[in-house]
Amino acid sequence: MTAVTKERGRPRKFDRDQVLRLAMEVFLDRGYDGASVGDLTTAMGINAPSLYAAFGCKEALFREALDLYVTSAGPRTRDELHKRDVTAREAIQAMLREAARRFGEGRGCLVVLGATHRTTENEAVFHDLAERRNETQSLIRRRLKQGVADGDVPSKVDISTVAAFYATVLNGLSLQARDGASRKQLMGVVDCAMKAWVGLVGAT
Amino acid sequence: MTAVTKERGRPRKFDRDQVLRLAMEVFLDRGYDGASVGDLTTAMGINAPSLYAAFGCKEALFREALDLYVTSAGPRTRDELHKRDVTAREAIQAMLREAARRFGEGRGCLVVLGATHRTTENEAVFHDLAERRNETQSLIRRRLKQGVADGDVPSKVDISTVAAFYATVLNGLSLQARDGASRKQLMGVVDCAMKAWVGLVGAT
DNA sequence: ACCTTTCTGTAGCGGTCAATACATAAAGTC
DNA sequence: GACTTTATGTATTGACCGCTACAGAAAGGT
Repeated sequence: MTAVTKERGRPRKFDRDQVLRLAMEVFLDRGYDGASVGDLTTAMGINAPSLYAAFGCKEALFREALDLYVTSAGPRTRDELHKRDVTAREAIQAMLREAARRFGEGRGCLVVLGATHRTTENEAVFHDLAERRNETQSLIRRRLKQGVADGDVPSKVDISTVAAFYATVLNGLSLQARDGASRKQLMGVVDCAMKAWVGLVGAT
Repeated sequence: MTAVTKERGRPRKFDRDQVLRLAMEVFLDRGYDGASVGDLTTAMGINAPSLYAAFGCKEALFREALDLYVTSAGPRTRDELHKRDVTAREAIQAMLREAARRFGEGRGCLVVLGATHRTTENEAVFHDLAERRNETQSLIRRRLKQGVADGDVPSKVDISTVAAFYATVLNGLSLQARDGASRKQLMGVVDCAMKAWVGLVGAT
């Protein structure tokens, strides 16, 4: 099927996907503003012109790295929240555990920590990340509503506030991870948050 | 009493405490790395040489701003945790509510968000902030132990994990605030976290 | 009056930032 | 082999970074 179109011109010396992954690691370690193009090119093992030819600019590179993170390296929060064959409680618990499991090596989430302050040069990136965080909280809210529809969440529950609570814990996990918390400790925090469920929502 | 020693040389044109407060605001808005000396001098209404004469360097200015924040502008987490005439539950609740109350205008805590990534130039500041966060969590732990001694916390409770949980919520509040959560919403999150108490520690 | 002390504004230091100009190298096309 | 196309390495660009040299201004001391 897919016709293997012959590449024209001099071929690249590096694997685009591979160096993108390396760039993602740098952004995870230092954030968008803290990662200089010099840091990136060094880690990726290429020179600046190659980076710009392949990715456009620093911001575009970050966007690609962010996409890679969300779709593969980061916690699959969306996937867990979209599962419909479980209760809302089980879905949210799975989401938090997935996050605790992924935030191992003291780095936390790229969406949460990628740009923690709005500056003149990160404007667009900051906005994009804020939107993604907002979307996550919105997804939690919707999953709770689904729970009401499914009958495993009482209809009198204050959905928005409970969603904000679990979003706060989810985001807080990134900060704990950055401060060196182990996977085991993070999992303990998640267990605490889930023990709150009965008091917040009701037994299910 | 205090002999009013006459000041020698040309007097300052600005109030040191007042411009320090303005610098603190800038650091709150942009973080340590994101706040350039240009940003600071503009906000403070002084020129760079005046800043350096009065405060030494950017890092020293940040330390003074941080001190001001911790002792006056920020949430009085330490004070609330040191209160001994209340139960551990009441102390921790008061701490979280104080934080929710202070994190109004979408800025969060300077200790939590002042430097979220270690870089070459923020090394010392980052370490200092991490130590303060660690100290806060340690204080929560100690307050829980005090609760055990006072008899309002069962001795079988996993103190460290519960402390990590409430520290996670405390830190998470800063992220929610930065993303625009209102005081009311933050207070709702705190209420959720406190509803977990019974499940985590036991009724008191 | 004159000196010393301290602060002020201007102007600029070397360094790093993100991004590029340019010449060359390596591939396919004809 | 000549030509086109694309990638490469070197070497810069102008802007901004934290910070400071310098000269003049404004106070007290004598």
